[in-house]
Amino acid sequence: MTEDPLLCATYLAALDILTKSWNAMIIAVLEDGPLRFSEVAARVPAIADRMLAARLKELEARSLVVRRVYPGPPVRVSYELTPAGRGFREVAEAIRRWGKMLLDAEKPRAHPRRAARG
Amino acid sequence: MTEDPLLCATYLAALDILTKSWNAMIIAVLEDGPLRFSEVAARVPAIADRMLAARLKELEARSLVVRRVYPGPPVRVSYELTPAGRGFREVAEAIRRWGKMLLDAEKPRAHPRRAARG
DNA sequence: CGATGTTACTTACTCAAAGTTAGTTGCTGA
DNA sequence: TCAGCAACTAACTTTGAGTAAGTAACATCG
Repeated sequence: MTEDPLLCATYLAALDILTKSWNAMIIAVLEDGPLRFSEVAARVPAIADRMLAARLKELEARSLVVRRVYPGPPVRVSYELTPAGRGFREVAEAIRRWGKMLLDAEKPRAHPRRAARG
Repeated sequence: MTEDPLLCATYLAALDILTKSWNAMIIAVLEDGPLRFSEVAARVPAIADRMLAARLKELEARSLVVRRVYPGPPVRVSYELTPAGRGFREVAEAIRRWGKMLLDAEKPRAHPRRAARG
């Protein structure tokens, strides 16, 4: 129970969600509060309705988001993070910090002072 | 430059690596120090040589790992994390913490005191 | 000398996941 | 009646991941 190998079960469980396309984006855009289907679609750059519907369904099944229907008409559906979904925020922040490292490392031609020749 | 929207470029850059299958596992097992090809393969549960070779090549191209050849024979190849690769550690730890939340949330029938009937 | 083993890969093939386009339902307003 | 909106769903194509077997360079065994 106190063991914590690099590829422990909790790590793999989280990766199972995180490595599926769009999931990390969908959860991130919901961090600021509930959104409707079309609002998520508008905030997640190039996602297709088909993928968004599938992912939201999976995230709901895994208790990361809750789906609420407002009967309208027109019917509106809102998606909101559960506590487990909100817990992703720390992960997202760590990812953003690491992404900064990545971009910095990719282009080490940083400061335009003393340009390299050639 | 001080803006930091939920889906900022750094987040997407990191996700580009992180969401590809096996990457988060490969980088994690390298956290403890350099490993040879076959050692990585042995530590990452069910990965095929084909995938491992492809992923290591990509990670090398993105400057997350360095590849070193010891001419043997038999030739041995070692893979080690770069500083950017080592920076993933914080992400991995955040993922493990979140994974714990996920597993806890999935089975809320936790404490065996006052068992539910049925 | 030829057979077998080792390490770090390739190559060829198969199948599932993801992407693209179009269609559906129930209602509103022109 | 026709277009439009919201939240999907269905059919089809492309891409990515998985499986199995093969390769190169040498080393040892018999």
